[in-house]
Amino acid sequence: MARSKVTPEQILREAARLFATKGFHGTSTREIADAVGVRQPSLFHHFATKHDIARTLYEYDYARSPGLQGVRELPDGAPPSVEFYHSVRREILVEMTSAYDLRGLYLSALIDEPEFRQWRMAYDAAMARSRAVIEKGVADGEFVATRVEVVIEMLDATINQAVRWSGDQRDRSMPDDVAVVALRMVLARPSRIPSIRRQADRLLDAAGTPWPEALAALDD
Amino acid sequence: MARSKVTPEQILREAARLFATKGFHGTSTREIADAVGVRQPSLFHHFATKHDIARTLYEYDYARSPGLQGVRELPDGAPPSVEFYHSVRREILVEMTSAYDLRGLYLSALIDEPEFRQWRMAYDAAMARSRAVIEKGVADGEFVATRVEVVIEMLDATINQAVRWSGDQRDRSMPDDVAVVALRMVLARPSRIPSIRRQADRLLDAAGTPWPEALAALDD
DNA sequence: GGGCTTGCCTATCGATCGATAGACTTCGCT
DNA sequence: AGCGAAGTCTATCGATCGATAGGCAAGCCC
Repeated sequence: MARSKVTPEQILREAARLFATKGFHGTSTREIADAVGVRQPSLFHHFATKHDIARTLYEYDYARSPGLQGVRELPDGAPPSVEFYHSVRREILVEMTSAYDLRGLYLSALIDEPEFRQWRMAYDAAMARSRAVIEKGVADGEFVATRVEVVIEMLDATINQAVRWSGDQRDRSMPDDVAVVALRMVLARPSRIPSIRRQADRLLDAAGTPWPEALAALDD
Repeated sequence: MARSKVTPEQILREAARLFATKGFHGTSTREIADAVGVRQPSLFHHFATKHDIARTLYEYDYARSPGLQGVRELPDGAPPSVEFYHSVRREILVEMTSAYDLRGLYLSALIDEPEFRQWRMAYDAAMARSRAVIEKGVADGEFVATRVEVVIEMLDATINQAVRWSGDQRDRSMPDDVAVVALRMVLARPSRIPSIRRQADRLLDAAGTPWPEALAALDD
């Protein structure tokens, strides 16, 4: 009987997929093993514990996400509308180009475990930064007075589900389209959206990181 | 040693709370029992199985939700904008007035189990009705051409998280405020929002179900 | 070919799980 | 007070879980 072979990459992919649909606690290591085609104890040659699989996925997401790291891609003086618009499209792009379906990672059943405290904090900090941008927009008059917690909740959900829009044919306009929907929630004058987008693009060009080049990742 | 006593109501409340934070599969029956102050086997005198607890919660939600039942509260001729606005605020109100924290129910790990197929279908049908309203709004020109699946995703998330806004002081303006945020995503002319709201209110008055009376449930 | 390393397998472990059995307690009714 | 019902308790069950142990196979290098 020929022995199966498995790579850590395959385990991560299948585990993430199962975590996304059945939750971490609803997914057994036997199910993961079956999905990759080996026997359950084999997983423990590649990952010390089941939680280690999740931790590796968190690390992966963090490493790719400017939002989670708190890295700004636009200069300090960018208006809240431009900042908000770009941060949404950026995070949508990150999740659409993820090698793994990470929808299971940001459910409270998992991320609230003590072991994952640092990822919880990073996530909360990212949401707080978004909140601050919206609040500045409201204060500046670019955005309408609004229920910021509702907007944040909607953002949270959308980014976490973005992987669903990464089919075989990845639509290059999706990140920007989602950012438009998000911006419409708060923007006092929706007619400004095209110019906000152009401004975001120009600032990225000036920073040497043109947006169309970032979008090229969707072709991979 | 005095014996503890427990009601099914208490079990449902604590179970729902635990399901919301730890997930159904991440919550043991021992945890539920501890939370209500009895020993684990006692739960099985009130509910035949752990899944029965979840089923009871689904039934409760369904019974209270016009959206899930597909019950229209506005007449057929109501414009998509009015229909959309009202359905959002209605479902927010339902979840804000829920006796249980139902956030754990609509996670795929649970609702996708074969046993809960009918609730999955009811939920999907409700989302499809929302989609149809948005699509009609786009076709009529009331709404901008938009990524409908993104709007639906955001709606989904918001309604499911609405229980978080039911603190000790329930804000009677919250359902309408959330509906405004949702409507802004799609409405071609946001300046029409006040009149859309008035129209929704008038139609409900004419139907004998004034909105302020529905909102009174928040005072309970 | 032989030796070593890696990792896949079967077997097993201790722990936890949802649920059952039956003794016992409490409450309500007569 | 006595009886019956309801439901809480302790004890236990069979099943499943994440993880460990050690044999074995395959691949690589000399």
